[in-house]
Amino acid sequence: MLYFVPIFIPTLNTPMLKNLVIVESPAKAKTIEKFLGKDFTVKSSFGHIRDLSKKKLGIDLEKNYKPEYVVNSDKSKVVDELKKLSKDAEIIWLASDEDREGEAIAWHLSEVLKLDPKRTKRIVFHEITKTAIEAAISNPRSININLVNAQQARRVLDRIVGFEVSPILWKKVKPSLSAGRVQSVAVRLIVEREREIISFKTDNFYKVAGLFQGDARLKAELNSRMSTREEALNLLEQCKSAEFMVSDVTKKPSKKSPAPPFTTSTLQQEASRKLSFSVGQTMTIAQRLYEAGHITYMRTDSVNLSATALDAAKEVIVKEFGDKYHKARAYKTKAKGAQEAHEAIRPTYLDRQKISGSSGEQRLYELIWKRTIASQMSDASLEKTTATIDISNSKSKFIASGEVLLFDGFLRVYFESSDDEGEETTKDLLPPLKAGDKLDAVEIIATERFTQRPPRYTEASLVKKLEELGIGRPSTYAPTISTILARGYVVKDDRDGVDRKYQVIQLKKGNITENQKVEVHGAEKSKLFPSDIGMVVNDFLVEHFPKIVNFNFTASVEKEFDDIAMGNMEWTTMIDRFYKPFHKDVEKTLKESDYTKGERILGKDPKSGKPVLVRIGRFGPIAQIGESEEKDGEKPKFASLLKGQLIESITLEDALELFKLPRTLGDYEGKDVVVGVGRFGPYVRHNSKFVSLKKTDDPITITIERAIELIEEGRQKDREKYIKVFENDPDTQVLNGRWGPFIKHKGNNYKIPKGTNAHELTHDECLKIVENQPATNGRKGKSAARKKSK
DNA sequence: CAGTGAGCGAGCTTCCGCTTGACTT
Repeated sequence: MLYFVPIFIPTLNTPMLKNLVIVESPAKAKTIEKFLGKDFTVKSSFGHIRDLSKKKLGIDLEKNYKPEYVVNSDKSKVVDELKKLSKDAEIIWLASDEDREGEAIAWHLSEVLKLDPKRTKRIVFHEITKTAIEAAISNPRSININLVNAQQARRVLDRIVGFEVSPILWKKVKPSLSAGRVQSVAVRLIVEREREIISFKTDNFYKVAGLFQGDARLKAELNSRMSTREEALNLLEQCKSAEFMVSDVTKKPSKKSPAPPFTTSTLQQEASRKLSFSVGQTMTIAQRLYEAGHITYMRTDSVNLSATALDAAKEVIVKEFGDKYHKARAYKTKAKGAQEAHEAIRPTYLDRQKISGSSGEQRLYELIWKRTIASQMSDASLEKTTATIDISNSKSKFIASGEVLLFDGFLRVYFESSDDEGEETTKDLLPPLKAGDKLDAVEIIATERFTQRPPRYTEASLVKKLEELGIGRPSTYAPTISTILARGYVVKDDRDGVDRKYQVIQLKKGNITENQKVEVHGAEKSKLFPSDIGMVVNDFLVEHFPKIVNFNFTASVEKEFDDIAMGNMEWTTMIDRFYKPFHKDVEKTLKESDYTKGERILGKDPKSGKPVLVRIGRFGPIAQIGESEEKDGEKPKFASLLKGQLIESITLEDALELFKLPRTLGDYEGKDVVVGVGRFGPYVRHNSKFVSLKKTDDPITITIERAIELIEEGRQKDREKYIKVFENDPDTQVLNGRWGPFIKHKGNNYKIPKGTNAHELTHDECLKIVENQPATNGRKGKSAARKKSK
């Protein structure tokens, strides 16, 4: 008998790996590796490693909605590496976030890497500290498949909505449009807000304020508004002969408490209000701070601070401001659908009040530091004083109010801004007063005021609203805004204010005088406006898919995802119940709805008597005189709408103005100066050269002087366009572009390496750069450009 | 910088959530 003795040959080329830990982010991997020691290798999956196919629906409707997952090409490298490492590892620790998406990442990893369940452990930790990670390691569990299924339901539902509704828009409205559970609601909010603004009727009223003299001077406001000018005049008339007496003085203590630490959405809001950052800017800067190790993770909906952070905050506050400024506080996350996988956004080291970096990084960091520290500080305490001043011959009363800050508390470092556009009334200390004091009226002024229309959304206030509705996630707020801007549903724009007259009635020394004053009102900066296409698409969706664009749709499906996560429902059952009626709506809409142009008839053209209408044309919104089907043999006339004009709200007069373009302004250097509106907006044409009008110019009202200014500006730019041309090689040039100098060679563009002076480039150096660099497309490579932007 | 959806027509576009670079005319 022969015995085979097994021989173990140690694999020399691949040293046995004891522990492989996989997390989502490389920055997180780096910090964790430090805590775990040499027996642990920590790698990152860079988020999800696979997804439904980009091109196809990727869901088998015949096989009970079976998802067809693919590893994206930009993830194959990561996946290959993890595969290799996991083969050699004794134990694989899946340490992605504890929420739905994190669980799915762990599951996809175990599927794709074909992990052996016996060697695979699922762990979660809530903060990145040695103790928390060690605790997690000693409490492993297995993958929670119910939670994974809730994620699959979420993913499949979003794919079905997006990929079945978008193509309807391509057919019925315009190619390349899109619809989705999140973006379509975001657009709806903006469209509906604009309609509220369009239909808003301003009301006027009179606010009455008095300046009184007792032992000292004080200001007071009338306790009621006067609704008409007559009423205001009457009151002032009465005040002429009235006596004023303090009837009551009340002092009341009050408190102010700090706001909770930052989440993604509150950081975006405050950075927008205090630093004027866009939502995208805030996230890019926060990402850099995170990668540099300055702050905790920036995509979170949690307001929780770790125990170590609380200790550190206390230490800083006590040291900097003293004991009585510290108050330990725990905050609860109230956002709908919050998943609390992370901490709030806070400085990693709270004893660092400032960091080095770009000015944006420094300012954002400081904001985060202040907010975090303030959240662990004492209340501010105030004393509010209210004095009532009676008018002897009227029931109305004047109210004077003042405020004293008794203890500043958290206000010492931070106060939260608000979105309110209304005028802030700063309250000061009142002079000493007591009931029975007689006062003289120095002057009493009634000022005409106006009711405020609802405000337009900023990027940040839209995020706030979406979060309140439970729509979208911290990782998607910024991309959602980019999407609705990219589709052209929404534009971010400024508006100049317009002059508004208002009446001021003054009573002084027994005389009543009346003045008219002018104020600028309605100016807007970086606000979100709906476009015509945004409004048309919104109306189309509201009509045919009311359920999808309902503000509560996400909240109601979230409930069902929770049921799935609890194991109370099969995910495919939930999807089936949604899909069956939804798909019927899809087919019905495809069959029955018309091509949508958003047409609106404004009236009749006084010259020809033909109807004037506005609608969406092939190249954007247009005004049209006459019917498209030529009854009298005459073709209709067309004119593009100007920026800021909406099909919804344009007047007949404004539309008729458009037909006056293009118009000749006059003569310059013996050639006509013509203003018109073309493919790229309003322009001035002179000597067959085109110059675009600036944002503040209006083609309807522009003067010849201004037009000449623009022509000269254009010439100046042309002169600066060419940095270098080479006599014997017309194919190679150094040009000045939007992003600085670049090399143009045979229709392609090439970047100039950093640190190179473009003005000193020789012909040979240019060709060298061209050779060593892949061409970025010039104007020809349209398809290549599209592919690159994925 | 013109045109203003059926003058012929292939093939393309699109979702939401996780994550970082690569790269922008």
